[in-house]
Amino acid sequence: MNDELKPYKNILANVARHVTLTESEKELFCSLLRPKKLRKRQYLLQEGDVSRYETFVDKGLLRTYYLDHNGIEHILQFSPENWWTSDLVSFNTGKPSKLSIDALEDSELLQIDKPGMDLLFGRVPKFERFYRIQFQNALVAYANRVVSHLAESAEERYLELSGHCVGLENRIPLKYIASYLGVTPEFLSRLRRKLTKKK
Amino acid sequence: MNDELKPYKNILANVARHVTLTESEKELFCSLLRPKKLRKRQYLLQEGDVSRYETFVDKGLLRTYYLDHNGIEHILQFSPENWWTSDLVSFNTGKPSKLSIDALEDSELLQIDKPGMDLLFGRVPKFERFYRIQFQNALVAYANRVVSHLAESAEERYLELSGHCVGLENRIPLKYIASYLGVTPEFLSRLRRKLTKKK
DNA sequence: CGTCTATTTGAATGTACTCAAAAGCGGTGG
DNA sequence: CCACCGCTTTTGAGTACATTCAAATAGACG
Repeated sequence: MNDELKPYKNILANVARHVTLTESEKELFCSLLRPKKLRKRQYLLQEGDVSRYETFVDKGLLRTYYLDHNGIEHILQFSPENWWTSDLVSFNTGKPSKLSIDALEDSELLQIDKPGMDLLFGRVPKFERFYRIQFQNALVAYANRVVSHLAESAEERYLELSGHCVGLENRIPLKYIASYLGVTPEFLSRLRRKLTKKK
Repeated sequence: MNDELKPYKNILANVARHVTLTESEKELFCSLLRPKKLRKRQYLLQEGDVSRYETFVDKGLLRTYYLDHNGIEHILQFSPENWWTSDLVSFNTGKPSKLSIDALEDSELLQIDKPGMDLLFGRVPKFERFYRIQFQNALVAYANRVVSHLAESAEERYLELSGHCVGLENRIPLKYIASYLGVTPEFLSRLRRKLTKKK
């Protein structure tokens, strides 16, 4: 690989999962990326702002959450390394976001803005496919979460999460996992104790 | 309006909410539609099949549901008149659907298949925008449902549903509403009694 | 080290479920 | 047109899952 592209190793591998790029396409793509660092607790996006970037997490961990009418946070998504994040709807409509995104750990990101995306789509149409797949995956992820709330108990949802994202359940503070699962921190604490006893 | 287009009044009005079509574009669009009638309890799509059409409900009522590992149905969506339905993911990937769709009432539908969509996108590019909006709306709808399960009690979810889709809560049998909300029919029955007493 | 926040533990409570049975309702056939 | 059957809805009683509030303990960070 071209030495200049080395900093983009992870994101290129991520793209390669769905589309195959030539060297010059890779270079074009990477030239449109903007690196960004985020300290723990910093916002990537605040409710009310417009989401102007699609963001790839090269290192670190972000969370996407919704603030309800009682001021309580509900986590919709965790984004560790090699995940994309943004408010897809705000990004595409240009309307203010109802979601917030912030860093749970110091993170290193790569961002592409809308003009960059449009340029990319014009020059490398197969990226449209890549983006459509991202959109689909987001839809599937949400649909699966709806089903898991309809069909499963908190215990099952927890096991699913910790099975699906191995390692993540020790890396993320309990209270955030509880928020993601839709239970209280106290209850998740008891749940964990019960599960460790079982083994 | 051209007399030939009258049977397509509803769907054209629906499209017009997002894109403006010329008369000849309308004619092209309608020529690609295939009418279909469905009797109560008939399937539009069965788990394992590939979703080959985007379907507009002209009349009637459909439901989309997921069958869990215990054989229990979990309703993800109701689609009354003037709604679109399909398994977006199966339609776009060509993979077998994990969802099923069937009719809760005798229904009249209009369908367009993938070749029709592609032809339409080629000749009338603004339809891509329309389709993208459909996709976004589906994403938002799922995201909202996740939030409603994280943030709200069954009672709040019920009030939200009956407020949002006025009339629908008397039209849909209780057990299906319970399945949509993620509660047992028994519990929803008690909930309703409690709510009518309140007034 | 002290302060602040996160986690754990306990006790009481509320929300929603299960199982069982009765009542209601719609369609079908005699 | 009525009687019956099957399915939906309601009601009751007991139980399990999950929350609230309060307090103790443990960890993180300056």
